[in-house]
Amino acid sequence: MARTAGSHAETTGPRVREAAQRLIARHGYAAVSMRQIAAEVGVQAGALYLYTPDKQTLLYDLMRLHMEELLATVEALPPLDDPRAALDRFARFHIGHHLDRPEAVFIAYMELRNLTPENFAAIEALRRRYEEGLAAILRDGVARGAFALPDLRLATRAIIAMLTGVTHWFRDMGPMGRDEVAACYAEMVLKTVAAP
Amino acid sequence: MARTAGSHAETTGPRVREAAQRLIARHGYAAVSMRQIAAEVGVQAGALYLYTPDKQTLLYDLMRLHMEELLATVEALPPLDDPRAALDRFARFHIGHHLDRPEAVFIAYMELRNLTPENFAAIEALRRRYEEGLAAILRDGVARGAFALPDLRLATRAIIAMLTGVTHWFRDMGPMGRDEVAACYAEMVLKTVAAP
DNA sequence: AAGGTATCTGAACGCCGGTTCAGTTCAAGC
DNA sequence: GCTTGAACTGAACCGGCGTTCAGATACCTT
Repeated sequence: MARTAGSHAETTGPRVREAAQRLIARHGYAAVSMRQIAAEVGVQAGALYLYTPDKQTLLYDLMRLHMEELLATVEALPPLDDPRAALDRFARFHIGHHLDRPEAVFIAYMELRNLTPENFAAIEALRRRYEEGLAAILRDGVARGAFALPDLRLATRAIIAMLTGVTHWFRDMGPMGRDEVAACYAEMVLKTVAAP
Repeated sequence: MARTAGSHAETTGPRVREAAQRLIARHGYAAVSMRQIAAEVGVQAGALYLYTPDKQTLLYDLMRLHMEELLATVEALPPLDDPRAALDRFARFHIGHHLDRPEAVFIAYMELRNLTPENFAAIEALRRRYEEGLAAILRDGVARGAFALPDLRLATRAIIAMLTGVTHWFRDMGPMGRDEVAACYAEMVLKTVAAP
Protein backbone atom coordinates (compact mmCIF):
# COMPACT_ATOMS: atom_id res chain seq x y z
CA MET A 1 0.00 0.00 0.00
CA ALA A 2 1.03 3.61 -0.29
CA ARG A 3 -0.85 6.87 -0.54
CA THR A 4 -4.24 6.48 1.12
CA ALA A 5 -7.57 7.71 -0.14
CA GLY A 6 -8.45 11.31 0.68
CA SER A 7 -5.02 12.21 1.99
CA HIS A 8 -3.96 15.87 1.99
CA ALA A 9 -1.01 17.64 3.53
CA GLU A 10 -3.25 20.50 4.66
CA THR A 11 -5.29 18.21 6.86
CA THR A 12 -2.63 15.74 7.95
CA GLY A 13 -0.14 18.36 9.09
CA PRO A 14 -2.43 19.94 11.68
CA ARG A 15 -3.71 16.54 12.71
CA VAL A 16 -0.16 15.49 13.53
CA ARG A 17 0.28 18.50 15.77
CA GLU A 18 -3.08 17.97 17.43
CA ALA A 19 -2.37 14.32 18.12
CA ALA A 20 1.09 15.13 19.43
CA GLN A 21 -0.33 17.83 21.69
CA ARG A 22 -3.00 15.55 23.10
CA LEU A 23 -0.64 12.64 23.74
CA ILE A 24 2.29 14.67 25.07
CA ALA A 25 0.01 16.61 27.43
CA ARG A 26 -1.35 13.34 28.78
CA HIS A 27 1.76 11.16 28.99
CA GLY A 28 4.74 13.47 28.60
CA TYR A 29 7.13 13.98 25.72
CA ALA A 30 9.57 11.23 26.61
CA ALA A 31 6.81 8.70 27.19
CA VAL A 32 5.10 9.24 23.83
CA SER A 33 6.50 7.52 20.74
CA MET A 34 6.28 8.64 17.16
CA ARG A 35 4.43 5.41 16.45
CA GLN A 36 1.74 6.35 18.99
CA ILE A 37 1.31 9.77 17.43
CA ALA A 38 1.12 8.20 13.99
CA ALA A 39 -1.48 5.69 15.15
CA GLU A 40 -3.58 8.54 16.57
CA VAL A 41 -3.49 10.24 13.19
CA GLY A 42 -4.16 6.99 11.40
CA VAL A 43 -0.87 6.83 9.57
CA GLN A 44 2.43 4.97 9.67
CA ALA A 45 5.30 6.43 11.69
CA GLY A 46 7.40 7.25 8.64
CA ALA A 47 4.72 9.58 7.31
CA LEU A 48 5.20 11.94 10.26
CA TYR A 49 8.54 12.95 8.83
CA LEU A 50 6.78 14.69 5.98
CA TYR A 51 5.52 17.18 8.58
CA THR A 52 8.36 17.51 11.04
CA PRO A 53 12.10 17.00 10.67
CA ASP A 54 12.20 15.15 14.00
CA LYS A 55 10.44 14.61 17.30
CA GLN A 56 12.26 17.43 19.04
CA THR A 57 11.10 19.99 16.49
CA LEU A 58 7.55 18.74 16.86
CA LEU A 59 7.69 19.57 20.58
CA TYR A 60 9.42 22.88 19.97
CA ASP A 61 6.82 23.94 17.40
CA LEU A 62 3.98 23.15 19.80
CA MET A 63 5.53 25.31 22.49
CA ARG A 64 6.54 28.11 20.17
CA LEU A 65 3.11 28.35 18.55
CA HIS A 66 1.49 28.42 21.97
CA MET A 67 3.72 31.21 23.23
CA GLU A 68 3.41 33.22 20.05
CA GLU A 69 -0.36 33.05 20.18
CA LEU A 70 -0.34 34.03 23.83
CA LEU A 71 1.88 37.04 23.17
CA ALA A 72 0.00 38.14 20.06
CA THR A 73 -3.28 38.05 21.97
CA VAL A 74 -2.14 39.88 25.06
CA GLU A 75 -0.21 42.49 23.12
CA ALA A 76 -3.25 43.22 20.97
CA LEU A 77 -5.30 44.31 23.99
CA PRO A 78 -6.01 48.04 24.02
CA PRO A 79 -4.01 49.87 26.69
CA LEU A 80 -5.69 50.76 29.97
CA ASP A 81 -4.62 53.76 31.95
CA ASP A 82 -5.71 52.70 35.42
CA PRO A 83 -3.19 50.20 36.88
CA ARG A 84 -5.89 48.42 38.86
CA ALA A 85 -8.02 47.96 35.77
CA ALA A 86 -5.01 46.77 33.82
CA LEU A 87 -4.08 44.20 36.44
CA ASP A 88 -7.66 43.03 36.76
CA ARG A 89 -7.87 42.53 33.02
CA PHE A 90 -4.52 40.76 32.92
CA ALA A 91 -5.60 38.28 35.58
CA ARG A 92 -8.88 37.51 33.87
CA PHE A 93 -7.22 37.26 30.47
CA HIS A 94 -4.50 34.94 31.74
CA ILE A 95 -6.95 32.56 33.37
CA GLY A 96 -9.38 32.58 30.47
CA HIS A 97 -6.70 32.06 27.86
CA HIS A 98 -5.06 29.25 29.81
CA LEU A 99 -8.29 27.45 30.64
CA ASP A 100 -9.10 27.42 26.93
CA ARG A 101 -5.84 25.60 26.12
CA PRO A 102 -5.13 23.16 28.93
CA GLU A 103 -3.02 20.85 26.81
CA ALA A 104 -0.78 23.53 25.34
CA VAL A 105 -0.35 25.12 28.76
CA PHE A 106 0.55 21.83 30.36
CA ILE A 107 3.17 21.16 27.74
CA ALA A 108 4.58 24.67 27.95
CA TYR A 109 5.18 24.28 31.68
CA MET A 110 6.21 20.64 31.90
CA GLU A 111 8.31 19.93 28.86
CA LEU A 112 10.81 22.77 29.04
CA ARG A 113 13.54 20.39 30.11
CA ASN A 114 13.03 18.22 27.06
CA LEU A 115 13.99 21.05 24.73
CA THR A 116 17.48 21.31 23.32
CA PRO A 117 19.42 24.24 24.79
CA GLU A 118 18.83 26.40 21.71
CA ASN A 119 15.11 25.68 21.62
CA PHE A 120 14.86 26.23 25.36
CA ALA A 121 16.49 29.63 25.04
CA ALA A 122 14.01 30.64 22.35
CA ILE A 123 10.97 29.60 24.41
CA GLU A 124 12.42 31.17 27.53
CA ALA A 125 12.76 34.47 25.69
CA LEU A 126 9.08 34.40 24.74
CA ARG A 127 8.13 33.52 28.30
CA ARG A 128 10.15 36.46 29.63
CA ARG A 129 8.48 38.80 27.19
CA TYR A 130 5.08 37.75 28.53
CA GLU A 131 6.30 38.17 32.11
CA GLU A 132 7.53 41.65 31.23
CA GLY A 133 4.00 42.65 30.24
CA LEU A 134 2.80 41.98 33.76
CA ALA A 135 5.90 43.57 35.27
CA ALA A 136 5.14 46.77 33.34
CA ILE A 137 1.64 46.92 34.81
CA LEU A 138 2.98 46.45 38.32
CA ARG A 139 5.81 48.97 37.83
CA ASP A 140 3.39 51.58 36.60
CA GLY A 141 1.04 50.88 39.49
CA VAL A 142 3.84 51.29 42.03
CA ALA A 143 5.02 54.52 40.43
CA ARG A 144 1.54 55.95 40.64
CA GLY A 145 0.92 54.83 44.20
CA ALA A 146 -1.77 52.29 43.42
CA PHE A 147 0.39 49.27 44.24
CA ALA A 148 2.97 48.45 46.89
CA LEU A 149 5.09 45.34 46.73
CA PRO A 150 8.27 44.08 48.32
CA ASP A 151 10.01 43.17 45.05
CA LEU A 152 8.84 43.70 41.48
CA ARG A 153 10.41 40.64 39.89
CA LEU A 154 9.31 38.39 42.72
CA ALA A 155 5.76 39.71 42.68
CA THR A 156 5.55 39.19 38.93
CA ARG A 157 6.52 35.56 39.22
CA ALA A 158 4.36 34.98 42.24
CA ILE A 159 1.28 36.28 40.45
CA ILE A 160 1.92 34.28 37.31
CA ALA A 161 2.52 31.11 39.35
CA MET A 162 -0.69 31.73 41.27
CA LEU A 163 -2.76 32.33 38.14
CA THR A 164 -1.30 29.49 36.14
CA GLY A 165 -1.91 27.13 39.05
CA VAL A 166 -5.59 27.19 38.20
CA THR A 167 -5.02 24.96 35.19
CA HIS A 168 -3.80 22.19 37.48
CA TRP A 169 -7.11 21.65 39.15
CA PHE A 170 -9.88 23.49 37.29
CA ARG A 171 -12.38 21.25 35.56
CA ASP A 172 -15.60 22.26 33.89
CA MET A 173 -18.50 20.63 35.69
CA GLY A 174 -16.91 21.71 38.98
CA PRO A 175 -18.77 23.86 41.51
CA MET A 176 -17.45 27.12 40.04
CA GLY A 177 -17.65 28.46 36.52
CA ARG A 178 -14.73 29.88 34.60
CA ASP A 179 -15.69 33.52 35.01
CA GLU A 180 -16.38 33.05 38.67
CA VAL A 181 -12.94 31.50 39.19
CA ALA A 182 -11.31 34.28 37.18
CA ALA A 183 -13.09 36.90 39.28
CA CYS A 184 -11.89 35.32 42.52
CA TYR A 185 -8.31 35.20 41.31
CA ALA A 186 -8.45 38.78 40.04
CA GLU A 187 -9.68 39.91 43.44
CA MET A 188 -6.88 38.09 45.24
CA VAL A 189 -4.22 39.35 42.86
CA LEU A 190 -5.33 42.93 43.35
CA LYS A 191 -5.16 42.52 47.12
CA THR A 192 -1.72 40.94 46.88
CA VAL A 193 -0.17 44.08 45.44
CA ALA A 194 -2.56 46.76 46.71
CA ALA A 195 -1.09 49.82 48.35
CA PRO A 196 -2.02 49.99 52.05
CA MET B 1 33.42 -10.41 38.66
CA ALA B 2 30.74 -10.29 41.33
CA ARG B 3 30.46 -8.67 44.73
CA THR B 4 32.65 -5.58 44.83
CA ALA B 5 34.90 -4.44 47.63
CA GLY B 6 33.27 -2.35 50.33
CA SER B 7 29.72 -3.04 49.23
CA HIS B 8 26.95 -2.72 51.80
CA ALA B 9 23.19 -2.62 51.44
CA GLU B 10 22.96 0.26 53.92
CA THR B 11 25.04 2.50 51.70
CA THR B 12 23.98 1.30 48.26
CA GLY B 13 20.26 1.49 48.97
CA PRO B 14 20.24 5.21 49.77
CA ARG B 15 22.69 5.88 46.98
CA VAL B 16 20.27 4.34 44.53
CA ARG B 17 17.50 6.65 45.71
CA GLU B 18 19.77 9.67 45.61
CA ALA B 19 20.95 8.92 42.10
CA ALA B 20 17.40 8.29 40.94
CA GLN B 21 16.24 11.55 42.50
CA ARG B 22 19.02 13.55 40.91
CA LEU B 23 18.56 12.06 37.45
CA ILE B 24 14.75 12.05 37.43
CA ALA B 25 14.63 15.65 38.63
CA ARG B 26 16.95 16.65 35.82
CA HIS B 27 15.66 14.60 32.90
CA GLY B 28 12.27 13.24 33.92
CA TYR B 29 11.19 9.75 34.90
CA ALA B 30 10.47 8.48 31.41
CA ALA B 31 13.75 9.79 30.05
CA VAL B 32 15.94 8.18 32.70
CA SER B 33 16.90 4.52 32.34
CA MET B 34 17.74 2.05 35.04
CA ARG B 35 21.16 1.69 33.44
CA GLN B 36 21.80 5.42 33.87
CA ILE B 37 20.84 5.25 37.53
CA ALA B 38 23.05 2.21 37.99
CA ALA B 39 25.97 3.95 36.31
CA GLU B 40 25.54 6.94 38.63
CA VAL B 41 25.75 4.59 41.61
CA GLY B 42 28.66 2.74 40.08
CA VAL B 43 26.90 -0.57 39.71
CA GLN B 44 25.35 -2.75 37.03
CA ALA B 45 21.66 -2.36 36.24
CA GLY B 46 20.70 -5.73 37.67
CA ALA B 47 21.95 -4.76 41.11
CA LEU B 48 19.25 -2.09 41.41
CA TYR B 49 16.65 -4.82 41.76
CA LEU B 50 18.06 -5.70 45.16
CA TYR B 51 16.75 -2.31 46.31
CA THR B 52 13.53 -1.83 44.42
CA PRO B 53 11.08 -4.28 42.88
CA ASP B 54 10.82 -2.12 39.75
CA LYS B 55 11.30 1.35 38.33
CA GLN B 56 7.76 2.47 39.14
CA THR B 57 8.17 1.68 42.82
CA LEU B 58 11.43 3.60 42.85
CA LEU B 59 9.57 6.71 41.69
CA TYR B 60 6.68 6.09 44.05
CA ASP B 61 9.01 5.71 47.03
CA LEU B 62 10.76 8.97 46.23
CA MET B 63 7.47 10.84 46.13
CA ARG B 64 6.01 9.10 49.17
CA LEU B 65 9.08 9.71 51.30
CA HIS B 66 9.09 13.36 50.27
CA MET B 67 5.44 13.87 51.15
CA GLU B 68 5.72 11.96 54.41
CA GLU B 69 8.68 14.05 55.52
CA LEU B 70 6.85 17.24 54.55
CA LEU B 71 3.76 16.26 56.52
CA ALA B 72 5.71 15.03 59.55
CA THR B 73 7.63 18.30 59.70
CA VAL B 74 4.67 20.64 59.30
CA GLU B 75 2.48 18.69 61.67
CA ALA B 76 5.18 18.76 64.34
CA LEU B 77 5.13 22.56 64.49
CA PRO B 78 3.68 23.89 67.74
CA PRO B 79 0.25 25.45 67.24
CA LEU B 80 -0.08 29.20 66.97
CA ASP B 81 -3.19 30.97 68.10
CA ASP B 82 -2.99 34.09 65.95
CA PRO B 83 -4.11 33.31 62.35
CA ARG B 84 -1.77 35.91 60.91
CA ALA B 85 1.20 34.44 62.73
CA ALA B 86 0.19 30.94 61.67
CA LEU B 87 -0.06 31.94 58.01
CA ASP B 88 3.21 33.81 58.17
CA ARG B 89 4.93 30.79 59.63
CA PHE B 90 3.33 28.47 57.08
CA ALA B 91 4.56 30.59 54.18
CA ARG B 92 8.09 30.76 55.52
CA PHE B 93 8.12 27.07 56.36
CA HIS B 94 6.83 26.07 52.93
CA ILE B 95 9.41 28.10 51.09
CA GLY B 96 12.28 27.08 53.33
CA HIS B 97 11.40 23.40 53.23
CA HIS B 98 10.96 23.41 49.45
CA LEU B 99 14.11 25.37 48.73
CA ASP B 100 16.06 22.79 50.74
CA ARG B 101 14.79 19.95 48.53
CA PRO B 102 14.55 21.25 44.99
CA GLU B 103 14.90 17.84 43.39
CA ALA B 104 12.28 16.10 45.49
CA VAL B 105 9.89 19.02 45.00
CA PHE B 106 10.39 19.01 41.26
CA ILE B 107 9.66 15.31 41.08
CA ALA B 108 6.62 15.59 43.32
CA TYR B 109 5.07 18.17 41.01
CA MET B 110 6.17 16.88 37.62
CA GLU B 111 5.99 13.13 37.79
CA LEU B 112 2.49 12.60 39.12
CA ARG B 113 1.29 11.42 35.76
CA ASN B 114 3.92 8.70 35.64
CA LEU B 115 2.49 7.01 38.71
CA THR B 116 0.17 4.04 38.38
CA PRO B 117 -3.41 4.91 39.38
CA GLU B 118 -3.04 3.30 42.81
CA ASN B 119 0.24 5.06 43.55
CA PHE B 120 -1.19 8.32 42.28
CA ALA B 121 -4.15 8.05 44.61
CA ALA B 122 -1.85 7.48 47.57
CA ILE B 123 0.31 10.50 46.79
CA GLU B 124 -2.73 12.63 46.05
CA ALA B 125 -4.12 11.81 49.48
CA LEU B 126 -0.92 13.01 51.15
CA ARG B 127 -0.98 16.16 49.07
CA ARG B 128 -4.54 16.89 50.10
CA ARG B 129 -3.65 16.39 53.74
CA TYR B 130 -0.96 19.04 53.42
CA GLU B 131 -3.36 21.37 51.64
CA GLU B 132 -5.85 20.88 54.43
CA GLY B 133 -3.33 22.21 56.93
CA LEU B 134 -3.27 25.53 55.13
CA ALA B 135 -7.03 25.49 54.62
CA ALA B 136 -7.49 25.13 58.39
CA ILE B 137 -5.36 28.21 59.02
CA LEU B 138 -7.37 30.22 56.49
CA ARG B 139 -10.71 28.95 57.78
CA ASP B 140 -9.82 29.90 61.33
CA GLY B 141 -8.65 33.31 60.19
CA VAL B 142 -11.89 33.96 58.35
CA ALA B 143 -13.98 32.83 61.33
CA ARG B 144 -12.12 35.22 63.59
CA GLY B 145 -12.29 38.17 61.21
CA ALA B 146 -8.57 38.33 60.43
CA PHE B 147 -8.92 37.09 56.86
CA ALA B 148 -11.39 37.67 54.05
CA LEU B 149 -11.30 35.62 50.87
CA PRO B 150 -13.64 34.92 47.99
CA ASP B 151 -13.36 31.12 48.22
CA LEU B 152 -11.50 28.98 50.73
CA ARG B 153 -10.52 26.11 48.48
CA LEU B 154 -9.46 28.41 45.70
CA ALA B 155 -7.42 30.61 48.02
CA THR B 156 -5.68 27.54 49.46
CA ARG B 157 -4.60 26.36 46.05
CA ALA B 158 -3.66 29.83 44.89
CA ILE B 159 -1.36 30.34 47.86
CA ILE B 160 0.31 26.96 47.51
CA ALA B 161 0.84 27.51 43.79
CA MET B 162 2.30 30.93 44.48
CA LEU B 163 4.66 29.66 47.17
CA THR B 164 5.76 26.55 45.33
CA GLY B 165 6.47 28.62 42.25
CA VAL B 166 9.56 29.94 43.97
CA THR B 167 11.37 26.67 43.40
CA HIS B 168 11.11 27.16 39.64
CA TRP B 169 13.38 30.16 39.56
CA PHE B 170 15.16 30.59 42.88
CA ARG B 171 18.90 29.99 42.75
CA ASP B 172 21.40 30.62 45.46
CA MET B 173 23.88 33.24 44.29
CA GLY B 174 20.92 35.28 43.07
CA PRO B 175 20.35 38.85 44.24
CA MET B 176 18.11 37.77 47.13
CA GLY B 177 18.78 35.35 49.93
CA ARG B 178 16.42 32.60 51.00
CA ASP B 179 15.09 34.33 54.08
CA GLU B 180 14.60 37.54 52.18
CA VAL B 181 12.59 35.74 49.52
CA ALA B 182 10.56 33.92 52.15
CA ALA B 183 9.80 37.21 53.88
CA CYS B 184 8.60 38.81 50.64
CA TYR B 185 6.31 35.91 49.90
CA ALA B 186 4.95 35.84 53.44
CA GLU B 187 4.12 39.52 53.15
CA MET B 188 2.30 39.03 49.86
CA VAL B 189 0.41 35.99 51.09
CA LEU B 190 -0.81 37.88 54.13
CA LYS B 191 -2.03 40.74 51.96
CA THR B 192 -3.74 38.30 49.60
CA VAL B 193 -6.14 37.10 52.30
CA ALA B 194 -6.15 40.05 54.69
CA ALA B 195 -9.49 41.36 55.87
CA PRO B 196 -10.12 44.86 54.53
C1' DA C 1 40.17 -21.46 58.77
C1' DA C 2 35.83 -22.59 56.88
C1' DG C 3 31.18 -22.00 55.63
C1' DG C 4 27.45 -19.42 54.52
C1' DT C 5 25.20 -15.52 52.91
C1' DA C 6 24.87 -10.92 51.20
C1' DT C 7 26.13 -8.38 47.22
C1' DC C 8 27.06 -7.72 42.64
C1' DT C 9 28.36 -9.01 37.57
C1' DG C 10 27.55 -9.98 32.87
C1' DA C 11 24.88 -11.78 29.65
C1' DA C 12 20.65 -12.65 27.99
C1' DC C 13 15.42 -12.02 26.97
C1' DG C 14 11.84 -9.87 24.21
C1' DC C 15 10.36 -5.57 23.01
C1' DC C 16 10.19 -0.82 21.56
C1' DG C 17 12.61 3.60 20.34
C1' DG C 18 13.57 7.41 16.38
C1' DT C 19 14.63 7.64 11.84
C1' DT C 20 15.39 6.37 6.79
C1' DC C 21 14.05 4.91 2.29
C1' DA C 22 12.71 2.31 -1.82
C1' DG C 23 8.54 1.38 -3.57
C1' DT C 24 3.42 1.97 -4.22
C1' DT C 25 -0.79 4.43 -4.80
C1' DC C 26 -3.78 8.41 -5.11
C1' DA C 27 -5.09 12.98 -6.99
C1' DA C 28 -4.64 16.73 -9.76
C1' DG C 29 -3.23 19.33 -14.20
C1' DC C 30 -2.93 19.09 -18.91
C1' DG D 1 -6.73 9.63 -20.27
C1' DC D 2 -1.98 10.24 -19.16
C1' DT D 3 1.54 11.91 -16.71
C1' DT D 4 3.65 13.70 -12.79
C1' DG D 5 4.45 14.59 -8.22
C1' DA D 6 2.57 14.49 -3.59
C1' DA D 7 1.27 11.31 0.17
C1' DC D 8 1.98 7.32 2.32
C1' DT D 9 3.42 2.25 3.37
C1' DG D 10 6.17 -1.35 5.21
C1' DA D 11 10.31 -2.94 6.29
C1' DA D 12 14.56 -2.26 7.93
C1' DC D 13 18.48 -0.16 10.80
C1' DC D 14 20.77 0.12 15.10
C1' DG D 15 20.42 0.96 19.61
C1' DG D 16 18.41 1.10 24.16
C1' DC D 17 14.65 -0.38 27.29
C1' DG D 18 13.13 -2.95 31.97
C1' DT D 19 13.87 -7.07 33.93
C1' DT D 20 15.78 -11.82 35.14
C1' DC D 21 19.17 -15.04 36.65
C1' DA D 22 23.10 -18.18 37.09
C1' DG D 23 27.46 -17.59 38.70
C1' DA D 24 31.25 -15.21 41.01
C1' DT D 25 33.15 -12.72 44.77
C1' DA D 26 33.52 -10.32 49.29
C1' DC D 27 32.24 -10.08 53.94
C1' DC D 28 30.67 -11.97 58.44
C1' DT D 29 30.09 -15.52 61.80
C1' DT D 30 31.83 -19.13 64.19
